[in-house]
Amino acid sequence: MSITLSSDGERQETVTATDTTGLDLYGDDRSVVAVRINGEPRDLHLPIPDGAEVEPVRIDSPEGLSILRHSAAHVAAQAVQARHPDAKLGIGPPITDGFYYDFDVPEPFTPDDLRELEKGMSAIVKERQRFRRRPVSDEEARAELAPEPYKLELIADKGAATDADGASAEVGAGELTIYDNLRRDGSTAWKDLCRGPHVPHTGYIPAFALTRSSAAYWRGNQDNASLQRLYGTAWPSKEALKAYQTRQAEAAKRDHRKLGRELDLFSFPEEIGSGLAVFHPKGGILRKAMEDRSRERHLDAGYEFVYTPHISKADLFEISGHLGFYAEGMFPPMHLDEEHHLDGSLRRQGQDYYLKPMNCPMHCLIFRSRGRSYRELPLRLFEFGSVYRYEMSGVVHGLTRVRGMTQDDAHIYCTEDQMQDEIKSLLRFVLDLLADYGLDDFYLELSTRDPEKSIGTEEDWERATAALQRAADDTGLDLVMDPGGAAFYAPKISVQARDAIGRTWQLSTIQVDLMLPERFGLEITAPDGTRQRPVMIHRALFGSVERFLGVLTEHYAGAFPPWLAPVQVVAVPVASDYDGYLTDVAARLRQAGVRVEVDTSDDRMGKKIRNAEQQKVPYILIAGGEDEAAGAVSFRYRDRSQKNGVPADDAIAEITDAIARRIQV
RNA sequence: GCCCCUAUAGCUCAGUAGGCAGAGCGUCUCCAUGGUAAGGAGAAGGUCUGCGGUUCGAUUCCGCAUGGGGGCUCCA
Repeated sequence: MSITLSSDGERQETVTATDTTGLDLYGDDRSVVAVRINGEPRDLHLPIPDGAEVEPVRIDSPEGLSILRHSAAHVAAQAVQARHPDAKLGIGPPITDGFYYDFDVPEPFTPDDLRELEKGMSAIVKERQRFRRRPVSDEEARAELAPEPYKLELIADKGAATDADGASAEVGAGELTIYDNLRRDGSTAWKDLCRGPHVPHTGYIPAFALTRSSAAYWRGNQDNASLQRLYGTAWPSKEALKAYQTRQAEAAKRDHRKLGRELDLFSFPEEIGSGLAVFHPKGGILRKAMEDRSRERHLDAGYEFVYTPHISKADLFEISGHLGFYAEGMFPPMHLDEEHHLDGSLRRQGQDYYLKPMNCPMHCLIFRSRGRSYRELPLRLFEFGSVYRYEMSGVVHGLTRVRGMTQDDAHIYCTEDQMQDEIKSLLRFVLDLLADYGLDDFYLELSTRDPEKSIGTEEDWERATAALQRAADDTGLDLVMDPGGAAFYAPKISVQARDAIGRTWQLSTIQVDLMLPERFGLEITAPDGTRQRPVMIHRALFGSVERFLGVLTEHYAGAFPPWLAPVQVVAVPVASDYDGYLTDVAARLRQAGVRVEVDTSDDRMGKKIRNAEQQKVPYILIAGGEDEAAGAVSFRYRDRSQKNGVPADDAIAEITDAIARRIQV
């Protein structure tokens, strides 16, 4: 028998033996949790067939981590059933950084339960129970899993299991397998329907924690039973777990909802309503800086600026199709102008008005307000448009998911010939604009038609989708497909940007729309005098100003670069004798367009510095007697480094330069 | 929308086994004039989210509403 070993894709050697298993090859190495046999991930305890190519799966590889976490999910489920024998098993797949397992239990898990379950898991880990794979027929599986109704359902329609509903971790396309957890004496401690593979034994799970619990619908469908989902995390070492927990804590410190309050940027007054933000002066100036910059760039890129109202009669959204396809996402109508006779009978029929959920229909009306020539194309209409969407109450979240938002929205009307170039330059424009904010790590997502929820012909959708696909390919960025994810009227490319701590956010969107021009009967006069239908490109680069600001707050952890910082400079006098001198310096900074404050409060200077640092102000200027005598100031930067005796002119130049160049400091 | 959790001063949080509440920070006033992350003293500030119910009595127990949190589903 001969086996070819490839170690991490490099060194290759051949082993000759009989009945060799992965454990024989890698059993001494705890960092190997499974093997790939001819490319297929398999358990270490399985015999390796003759002639196979074998590759170790290391615990710190993405695949190894998934196996570790999937195994941890089994341990969690075993602990749950030990504590709650009547808990019925749902599914338990690995996810980013961890795993979950769903259970049908009469009572939701409490924080105390989580602690107790962690203890139960530790005991199971200590027992070093072996994960043993056992192929079974459908009949055998049904018999063994008779007490598990959800598993029976998975067996019944195993062909339909998809990654989307998480069920593919339990049942594969081929034969069914059960994984037994075996104790030292060979007795079965627990078992689960599972596709595998798993780590050799529970001792391979050195570091884990249960993090939270929540409700989840069986197979993600609202019509199904509501299960209790237990979330956990698992890592190759205690250190890695600790590092993860530290990262989580760091992410929590960046939470824009917390920073928004601490830095006095915005709030959500209860009296106004859920998901409706007000921007305070500090958030307002930050937002203005973003908007000013955006207007500048749009002007340069050939956009024209328009303004449209926030509400409209129902007719408009009947024409656009929003009331047909998007009505539940809209605020309910205001019924106006209805009048009755004294006897209650109708004298005058009323009108329904809606808050607009999108700006496009209004822009189409601007286009249609007079005859348009091909010479005007591409016509680019831009607006910071306020839109209102009736998001479900459970999804509203800080600034990243709101009910009232401002889109940096534009609609480009062009011919089909111009469309390709227009999308291409648009993508360049987007990436360039996001670079102003230190966002330069992207991938693209292409959302295609959902035939159930869309208007227009298949042929039109294909053309529009192909145009987006070509433009996306030209950027050389990674492109991920999102089948069926498009809005009802057009396919979409979205730009997914990675922030400073590696999370991705959907920001910009570009949609190629052949439907709305049709619905609104948009026309241009072509060179030959005929009437032609233009193409419409919808695009928002920030996405929504609110969400973008929320994302930026977390991206910068509140330490905005000088050009965005609400207060760019705080001047701190060593004693109140120097208030006057610093007030003069500040006046010169203000003259140069810098947002500066002089701290003349009763606090001592140490406290003033502390306050300015907590507000994450980019520059602190300090001055006392020596500085005043020399016409100088002392710089203190956000990293607490200092530069003393800087001539005031130089200081002003340094600050204005950093602002003008939009650099982070 | 669904499940669970939650709501005490501007913020972060104590507290009352049901007898009308407290700290730190912040705010205000005064003192202090201090060279790099909290100087000192005093004061103000709460219908304990709202509305019902139980009770002699509710901030506390129960219900509903509203806001918030974690998820599910959905999305910019």
